[in-house]
Amino acid sequence: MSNSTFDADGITLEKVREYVWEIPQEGDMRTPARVLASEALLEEIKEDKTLQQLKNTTHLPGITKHAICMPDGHQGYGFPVGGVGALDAENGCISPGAVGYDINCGVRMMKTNLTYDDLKGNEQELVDSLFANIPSGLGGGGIVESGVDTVDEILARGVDWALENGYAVEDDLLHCEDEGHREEADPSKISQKAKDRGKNQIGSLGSGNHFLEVQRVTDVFHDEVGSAYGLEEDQIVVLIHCGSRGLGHQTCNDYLRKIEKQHQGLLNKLPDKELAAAPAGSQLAEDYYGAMNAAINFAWVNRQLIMHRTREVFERVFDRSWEEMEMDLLYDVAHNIAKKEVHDVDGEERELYVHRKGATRAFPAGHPDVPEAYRDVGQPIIIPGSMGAGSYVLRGGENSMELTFGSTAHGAGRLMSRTQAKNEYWGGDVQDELEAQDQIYVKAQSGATVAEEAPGVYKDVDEVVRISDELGIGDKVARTFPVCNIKG
DNA sequence: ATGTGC
Repeated sequence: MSNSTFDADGITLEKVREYVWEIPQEGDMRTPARVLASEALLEEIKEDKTLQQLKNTTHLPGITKHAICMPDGHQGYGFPVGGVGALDAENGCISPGAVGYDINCGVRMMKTNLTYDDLKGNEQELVDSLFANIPSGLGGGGIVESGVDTVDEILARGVDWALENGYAVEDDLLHCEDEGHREEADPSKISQKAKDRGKNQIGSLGSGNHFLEVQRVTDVFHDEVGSAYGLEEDQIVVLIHCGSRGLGHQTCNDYLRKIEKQHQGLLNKLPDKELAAAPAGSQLAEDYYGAMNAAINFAWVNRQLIMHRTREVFERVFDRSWEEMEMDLLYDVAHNIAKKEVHDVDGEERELYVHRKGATRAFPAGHPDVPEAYRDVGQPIIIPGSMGAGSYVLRGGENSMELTFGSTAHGAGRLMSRTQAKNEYWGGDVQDELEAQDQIYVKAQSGATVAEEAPGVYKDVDEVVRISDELGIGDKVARTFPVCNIKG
């Protein structure tokens, strides 16, 4: 291996500059592909199909500049998790596999004015109460039990529905990506089957890597931005990570099947059937976009209801109103979405379907889509690490529009499969160790889930965030450490 | 991620 190339078992990456690697265009690739990573992270990324999948995505019509893999990238369905693909919205296409099965899987951070000392001694009561009151695990049971009419309203209006029904305050909408609502949602494009799956899961965490975590802020790296975000050391915050449950999963599946049937021509030209895409301008592209936006609204309501219930739990445990505890939403970011955005491409303004799959929007200071409260410092970005590592708050960096279509990483990224994790770890032992060594209280529906999510199955979130910060796509603002964690 | 295969 020379200084300027990295050999990944048959795929050679050329070093463009520090932390920027390029797979040159060849064969039917329409653009080069880029990986943003240190050599240490590349050593992990090359171990699965991520790089081949990344190359494959450059075959998608309308791919612009290059396909990009974030420092936390790993293999996914067709398109890598941690992938960003900007596809021309007029002449390109839209691909459900490049959005992900869990449409608008995402994360929000709610602040409090409590300190770690206020909470110490109450951890067990708090974790028990959160676990008892917030539905989690596979299958049904949500905070709101409803008919399909309510599902339709949620799909159409997102967090506006929650506001009108007493589950949100105006301020919650103002501190959410897209204000908790995609205008282009079309509930009529979501199948009855998807709605039936969703109707009893409104306000539920789900399983897998989804969780609710009470954390304490351990470091504030940037005074000006930390103060604009209202973050200080020892403060208690709450992180909620979940998505669109069965409704989003069913929607992704429905459209993959439709595309396979109706757009065989395009499919046959792609190197992987899992990249199935609907050509821009086709009826199916419009239908999927309407359905995906509706599922995005559903996921935002899901996180909103869980946050609402969390406020109620804190009120009972700490015997004060949530307003008194200043339990305000810092921000909510989507991890699995596509959005029509206008970007500058070689001096030309172009409308693109920006696919962010396991990637976070990271708009810099001054961008009109950054909420007014944060416009001067940049959009908040929340990057969860494992339940033993804690998380980061970043802000959209100056270089994100040029390097990544305004995106950065979304998490630590898995190191091993769920099956492998269950062979390596025993859930109960992981819980005991976290409590004894780090005073982290974990409560889960299933020990298997704890084993699958053991801290050791994740990459080093510090290293992922370091690369984002060094590249100036998302800058470090604060770090948190877990106190209580509930999961499915 | 997911009424734990597509």
